[in-house]
Amino acid sequence: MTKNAEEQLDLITEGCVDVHVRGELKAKLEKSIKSGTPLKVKAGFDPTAPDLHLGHTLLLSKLKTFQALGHEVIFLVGDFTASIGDPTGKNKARPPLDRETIDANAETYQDQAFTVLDRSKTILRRNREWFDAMSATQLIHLCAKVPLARMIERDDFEKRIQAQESISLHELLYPIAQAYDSVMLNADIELGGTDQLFNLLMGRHLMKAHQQEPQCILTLPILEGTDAKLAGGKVQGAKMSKSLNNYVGVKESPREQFGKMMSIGDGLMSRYFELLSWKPKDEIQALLAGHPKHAKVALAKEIVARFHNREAANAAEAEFNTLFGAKKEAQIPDDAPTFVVATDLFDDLPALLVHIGFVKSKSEARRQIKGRALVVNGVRLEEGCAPIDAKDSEFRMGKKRWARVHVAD
RNA sequence: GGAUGCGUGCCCGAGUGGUUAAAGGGGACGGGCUGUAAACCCGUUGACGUUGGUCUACGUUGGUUCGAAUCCAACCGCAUCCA
Repeated sequence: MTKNAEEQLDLITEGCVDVHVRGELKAKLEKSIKSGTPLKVKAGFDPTAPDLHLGHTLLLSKLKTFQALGHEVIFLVGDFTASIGDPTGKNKARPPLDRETIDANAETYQDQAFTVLDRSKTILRRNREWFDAMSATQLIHLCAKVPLARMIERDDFEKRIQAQESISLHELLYPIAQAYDSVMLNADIELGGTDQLFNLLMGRHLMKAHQQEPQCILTLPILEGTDAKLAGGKVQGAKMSKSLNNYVGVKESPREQFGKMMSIGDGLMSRYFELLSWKPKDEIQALLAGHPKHAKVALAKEIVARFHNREAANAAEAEFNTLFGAKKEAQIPDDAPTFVVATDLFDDLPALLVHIGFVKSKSEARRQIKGRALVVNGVRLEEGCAPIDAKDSEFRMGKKRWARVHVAD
């Protein structure tokens, strides 16, 4: 730890939306330096979905900063809290997940988190460690420390109450559970998205109630999904999430990552650069001042290089250009799936399109063909045209669906 | 526990006995224009069948009727008020 408290504070709070409470945080840092004891930095991840995406990496990057400064990062897998379901930002209760799903998700979460975090410096904990052992009596005692008024003043709940939507009691327990994690870990600092502020503050409340020194809180921006738009000078859109299919996953292929990054709207560029790029500020400024497409390519390459490598990024760019660059009559990508089918399936075009995953039903297939969506071997199919007469064919539908089809004898 | 209201397609939301696979909007998908951008224009948006058409669908289950998303009953879910 070579940096002084002031320098650390700058690094730590850079890019954060809120800091609660700055003075306390500085005091903690000073004490830590003086005593040579690293601070305990907690961040919780609910394994509700199996894949991490760019949105999660904002938090991970910040944790990495703490690791670089020599602090102790606790990666808390919310395997108990996931079974409640975070009510944050929801307008209805989520169905609780079963344990098997949670366990499986937790596994992949951890693996994926270490694409950013330093595995050897990360402490992994799960909150079932203490919640499984908790008795009903203990739970009641815990709840006794939280006034109801405090719970229902919360935005999400207030809106739901006003909109006459239901709130289940277990949802009230979520912030309390998350806060109790902080008590059990005796955390110095907790990180979360801005939407987590309430839950994070509950941590401070409960820690005080347990005669602990309350944690400091840092909140990070929420990354909007790839489908966000610029409206009235502001970025508008739902947060990145797998369920909305507006995400870029850390484990996705270079081509997918590159393609998704290229398909974001221009209005989103500066926001994405600000939150995602690790390039120096002046370089970012220069890119944003230039042609938007060049900037977008630069960001797309940076992202692919981060989660794969530089060669993969270059290859993805090259492939992108051959696919979409000069003229539409593009080539099929190397990693397009290949199907081997029997002749009778091949002759039933709608069924074939379902089989290769282009569409969900034969009706949809017919509609798409009617709508001139299908290109086979570079030729756009018109309705009622002659059957395809080739053993090996390349199918394309729209901009994103490709397949090779080989007819078996 | 009592009273009242609500429950429509991916979402929002019209429809209150027949021409309703269900208006309109959003989203999504496809086409055009492009930079797999935005904006804009056009088309599609339950399944199966080459067409005629058939089946499934308006919380669930039954009923009334020649005919129901629409009327009735019970049930389930949500909400509001009362206790």
